[in-house]
Amino acid sequence: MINIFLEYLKDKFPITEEELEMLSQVCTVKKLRRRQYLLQEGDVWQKNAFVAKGVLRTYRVDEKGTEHIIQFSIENWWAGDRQSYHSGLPSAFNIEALEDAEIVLIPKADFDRLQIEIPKFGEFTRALLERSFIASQNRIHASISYSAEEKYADFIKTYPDITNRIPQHMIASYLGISPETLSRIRNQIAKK
Amino acid sequence: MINIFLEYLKDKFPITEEELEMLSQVCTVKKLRRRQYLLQEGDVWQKNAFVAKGVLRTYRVDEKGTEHIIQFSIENWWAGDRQSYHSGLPSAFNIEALEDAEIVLIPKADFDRLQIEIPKFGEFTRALLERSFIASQNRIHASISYSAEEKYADFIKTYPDITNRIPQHMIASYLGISPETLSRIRNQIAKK
DNA sequence: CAAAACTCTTGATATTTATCAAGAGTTTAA
DNA sequence: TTAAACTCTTGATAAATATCAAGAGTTTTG
Repeated sequence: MINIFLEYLKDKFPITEEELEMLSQVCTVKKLRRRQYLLQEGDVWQKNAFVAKGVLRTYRVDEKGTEHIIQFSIENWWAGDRQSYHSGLPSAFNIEALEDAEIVLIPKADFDRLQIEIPKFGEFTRALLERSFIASQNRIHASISYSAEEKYADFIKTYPDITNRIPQHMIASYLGISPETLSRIRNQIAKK
Repeated sequence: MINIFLEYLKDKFPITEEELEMLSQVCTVKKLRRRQYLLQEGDVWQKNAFVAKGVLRTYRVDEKGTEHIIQFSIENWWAGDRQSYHSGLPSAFNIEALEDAEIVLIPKADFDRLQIEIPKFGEFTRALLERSFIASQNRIHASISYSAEEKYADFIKTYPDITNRIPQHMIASYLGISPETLSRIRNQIAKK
């Protein structure tokens, strides 16, 4: 599984064999069965997690007990809680495997150090962060601008690879609409 | 105005006089009258903008002509369009002054170079990006989880300094609710 | 300073979306 | 392999929110 991660890195930016070795030495692999948790609310998140296989969801539970999905993560994506990572405070999130998954983990201390020791790696993670931010800005735009139907259309267009791997009611949760409403929207679309 | 920016930097991370000089040499100041634009849809954004004075709003216009406010920026905040900045493509955003404003501008080429030449500056802008991302995650959470009333309560709690400086209907636009609904929400809150 | 533009409110009504409830089909797991 | 859990759909109804329209203050600007 670590090889998948190393291939990913090689594909993303120029990196020497020696640097790959430095990175692989700090990696560990965590296997998750469906419905197992990578992070649970209240725990502090102090690592970086690369999804080599499987699907994860990151969600919060509100006072009424309703779950709200903040993010899905599939192969070649990252997962985690940046807020807890940087603040050292307990996380408000849960990260759960929706399929059996294999995750490459790098402890915070090693990750932060290697970003300096391997400048290209530091640049890469920064570019990743830039893109994550842009994606979240786009999601905000969709969220304040679109109707429920438009939000769903935008989702399946933006994340076609995720759409078919997760239950429909979780897409509804991600979009902030009720599962019944999403079901009816799909019904309407099908009729056209 | 450049001094305000330099004071801001000194306050945020350790920086030498020489480094401050390097930065100040690439800064220019742009004065904006109320309702003037810093960026207009279709233009390419290739700079960094620090708000020394005033309030800006960043918004998009949808097909129906409705404006949706993506962000407000007040003193000591940054404004811009990261998507256009990194892609070199025309921006979909407009950035407009809501009060007379003074903006410190740094061209992309200089900014990117100085991040490397002044490592602490690079670290600082990265931390800034991390915090922006976390803030946008929180906004997404509010957007998919809260009722209109809760969104408004969250906004005035999170951004008390902005609340009183901008028209109410623009807060509604930022939250993705209609101005009439916000007016009624405030009316209800006042009755309690 | 007077007209125009902007801002907020309020009422009436329409539309969108949520909630509650039940049932059918699937998948999961003891 | 069968009961339990999960998933999706559909109907009835309720609640939240948007839209349209008008009017009263306020601010801006020529």
